[in-house]
Order: sequence, then structure tokens, then C-alpha cells
Amino acid sequence: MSERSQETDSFADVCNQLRNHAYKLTPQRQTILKIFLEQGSGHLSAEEIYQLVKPHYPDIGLATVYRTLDILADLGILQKNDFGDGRSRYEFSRRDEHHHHHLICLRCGSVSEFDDDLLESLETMIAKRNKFKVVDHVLKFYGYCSRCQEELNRDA
Amino acid sequence: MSERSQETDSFADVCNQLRNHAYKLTPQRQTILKIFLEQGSGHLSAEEIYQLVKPHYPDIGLATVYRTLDILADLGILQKNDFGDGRSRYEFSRRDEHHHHHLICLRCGSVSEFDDDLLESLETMIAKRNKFKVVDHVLKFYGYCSRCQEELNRDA
DNA sequence: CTTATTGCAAATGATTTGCATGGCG
DNA sequence: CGCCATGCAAATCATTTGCAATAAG
Repeated sequence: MSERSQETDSFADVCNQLRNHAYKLTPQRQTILKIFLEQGSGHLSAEEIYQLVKPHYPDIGLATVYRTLDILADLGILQKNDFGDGRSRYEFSRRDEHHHHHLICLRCGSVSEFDDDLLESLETMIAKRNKFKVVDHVLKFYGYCSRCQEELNRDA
Repeated sequence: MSERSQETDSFADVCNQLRNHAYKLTPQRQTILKIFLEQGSGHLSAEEIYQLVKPHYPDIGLATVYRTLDILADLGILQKNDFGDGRSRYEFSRRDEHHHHHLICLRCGSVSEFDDDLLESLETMIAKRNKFKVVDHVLKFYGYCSRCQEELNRDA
């Protein structure tokens, strides 16, 4: 229940952001947005989003998906990630939410998330030490998720 | 003086690594290797390496450069980086040297490096907390280098 | 000798772009 | 109504691959 109203709020919210930036509120853009609000957790590629949108809006072009993702990422509504599989992956990023980082499994490719408190102090220290003004950071850990660790032990 | 002998050692060292893995020591591979040992510090793209090799070995093909970079990165002799400019960038990575991370300037594109002591403990903690076995990590800070900060203040 | 390696050209795969048409504000 | 947005197809761009010729061990 609280989930639904939260989703609705987010949707209206993003629509306003688009309007404020003089972007038109086309059905294609709305559909893509809804996909993210419904999925919530996934790290979707452009092609995956394209496939998910098609049932709702069959005439959409892949180029439109790319153009929309660009806009949403520029506005900070989506986070564009590179997990090293050759395509960009997008996830919904609630405003004001401090962005998280990723644990990428080298065996099954699953991606999980973690928040960083410690990284804050590391960032401050490094910025000071190098006279470098940090505006964003990316932290990824590659390794094996717990499930894959078990399966590897079993096979060995 | 100590620099030259160090370079020579590194060269012989890498040649041995190739031999140990049953890779042939072709002149193309040797030339590419020397480029890295001479440059030392740069973060070179495949195309840039190709251009640097050509004067020494005009008939080399770009595909060979890519293939060689793959091998050297697999052996841990080179570190393959993604700085978000759409091409991979390689740097020489002395064996036994704990790999460093990057400060990427959003204005001038310069890349500087820093080492991480604190990240170690962060890694341990996160691994424990998430039952995730970490084998590698990537940490990048995006922001403005000291030079660009000055220039931005001047212009403003 | 024997097989890994090479150069070339063609293939790939994600993303971008030109352009005429269509639709939001 | 004007101009942004769209769909389509063609263009890009980095990287990969098939293949016959070549060379390292």
C-alpha cells in the first residue's frame, strides 16, 4: 500500500522534472519510466528495456529508448552503470538517495548492492591529500556471491 | 641508471613470463612491451599503442595490438582500465605492486593515481557483511584536478 | 616441421545520427 | 501552429574474428 503511493509519487515527481526541463511528456517516455518503477530493483540494459516496453507500446524504436535513457540519466533519475559486460545498465535512483555501489559475481553475473559509510571518509581524505575536488565516484567489487561459492565448493 | 637496469629487468622478466606460458616471443609483442616500458606512466588506448608501434614496426596490424594487449592483461602484466571515454586504456603494472586507483578530471580528462590502504579494510568488512568473496575491485573518483579548479575560479 | 601468430578484410554489437513525419504544449 | 520527439535505416566506433600466409621454437 505504501509502496503503491510511493510509486505514484515518484512517477508524478519525475514527470514534473521533465516538464521543468522543457522536455515533452510523451507516452514513450512515460512507458519507460513505468517499467523502472515497476521493476524497481533491476539493472536493465537498453535492449532489455526495449523488449519490456514493446508489449505496451509496440511501435517504439530502439533509438527512442536510448534517447530517453540519456535524458533520464542526465537528470539524475536513472543511474547509468558499466558492469563490464559491454553494455550500459540503468537503474532507478530515488532522488536524495545516496547512491550505492555494486558487488558483481564473476561466475553467475548477478549484481547486488551495498551502501557505503566508510567510503565517505576515504573520499574526504583522498580529496585533501591530492587537492582533487570529488564530485562522483564509482566502486565495484568483483568476486563470487555466496551461492556460487557454495556451488564451487560442491563441485570441487 | 637504476632506471635503465630496472627497465631491462622488467623486459626480461615479462619475456620469461610469456615463455613460461608457451607464448611466442614475436617482434610485435616485444615492440609493444618496450613502448610500455619507455612510456611508463601513460594510460594508453589500443589505437594510441598502434600509432606508437608503427614507426618501429610499420607492418603491424591493429588486430595484433588488440590480441597482444589481451594476453598481457590476462597475465597481469598490464592493467586494463575503463575511464568512460568509450575505449579501454592500458597501463604497465609492475608485478607484486598492489594496484592503484584513479582520479579522473571531468574537465581536462587527466588521470592521476592514488594508492589505497583504507580500502583494504572496507573490502574486508563488505565481504564479510555480504558473504561475498572479493577477488578484485575498481574505485574511481570523478571530479576536478587542482589545475582545473584554479582555472575555473579564475574564469568565474 | 608444426602450430601459434600475423595481417587483412569483413563481421560484430552497442550506440548514434540524419531525416522526413508526427504529435505535445 | 512551431518545434521537439519519433521511427527507421544507415552510419559510427571500438573490438573481434575468419582465413590463408608466415615464422617462432
